[in-house]
Amino acid sequence: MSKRQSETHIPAVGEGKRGVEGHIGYLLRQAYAVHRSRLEQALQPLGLTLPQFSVLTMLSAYPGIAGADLARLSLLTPQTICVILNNLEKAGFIRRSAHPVHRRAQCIELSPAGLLMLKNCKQRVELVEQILLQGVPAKEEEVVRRWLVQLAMTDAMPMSEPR
Amino acid sequence: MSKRQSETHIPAVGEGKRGVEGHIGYLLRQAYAVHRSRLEQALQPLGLTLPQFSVLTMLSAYPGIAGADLARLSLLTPQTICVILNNLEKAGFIRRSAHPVHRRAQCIELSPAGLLMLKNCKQRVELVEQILLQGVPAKEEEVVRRWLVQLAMTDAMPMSEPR
DNA sequence: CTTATATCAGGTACACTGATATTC
DNA sequence: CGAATATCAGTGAACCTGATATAA
Repeated sequence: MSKRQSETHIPAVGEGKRGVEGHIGYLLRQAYAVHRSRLEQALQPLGLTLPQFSVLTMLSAYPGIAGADLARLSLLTPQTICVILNNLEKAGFIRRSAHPVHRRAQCIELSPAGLLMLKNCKQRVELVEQILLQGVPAKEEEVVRRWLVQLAMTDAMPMSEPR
Repeated sequence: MSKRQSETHIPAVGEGKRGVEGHIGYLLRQAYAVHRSRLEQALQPLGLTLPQFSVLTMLSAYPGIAGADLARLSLLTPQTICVILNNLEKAGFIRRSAHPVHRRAQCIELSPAGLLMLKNCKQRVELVEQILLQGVPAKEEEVVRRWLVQLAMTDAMPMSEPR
């Protein structure tokens, strides 16, 4: 969320080098930090944290998913997901019900309140995302997209057949 | 850190759209998540967290900086920085001494052990960073760098006179 | 008196490990 | 039996707000 209480006389750091010459990892981190800060500020008035928004988004894409699968998708432990789900349930945004096939597992879904909350959040997130591509030519956007996708693909991706 | 305990039958999510067509913010988040995960895995054997590494890096760039300025640079509250500094001091990586001009403020520096730790960390971080640009043509790298810098610049940057 | 600095106290959401009961 | 699921307990680093003492 960040506080920035007043001005400082110290210039922004950059692990030695700065600007377009800086370490690419530092630039990536800096850029994402700014984006995340904007996201958190957009979500805060609605009372949702970023991990919570992330889980609600996944639940919207995979209604009825079990907690263990949610953990795998998020690359988190089942225990961590359990905590987040508990907080979301306390807030009334999700519903847990019996799993149709596995009696130990749970069927987790968005509640109507959760669906509405997610819709409101997405609206705000949409605005924040638009800032990312302001004034970027289509050709450059294409290059950036390919770079990001390649990065994300190198590590993650269980995959098999969609649907 | 992430745990990924076994395979899943569920394809990776993407807020509806996927791959190069996905939301740019989602792609940015995904890409950074992968990079951060690699960084944490590289730092973990040395016993340092990412925020701790970040603070050590800043201390290396601005030896003798005060906690309040450190907080402003990191966009964190002085209280948060205080906690991180306490942990770093307990580990013996930093040294606090009297400030030459402001008697209430503290002069925070890397200890020899902290300098060595930072050096070892940087070595590992360097390797992780190289992955980010593997197989990226110089022209595309230039586009990506400009995009990242523009993003980081739009929000941050206090600035005035160095020194 | 006002501001800046550091820190104490308390709280919360996330992250982990480990242990346990249940189900397949 | 082993493997997967959910959840209990405890721990810890990072974030916050609010209060406090000191110094400029």
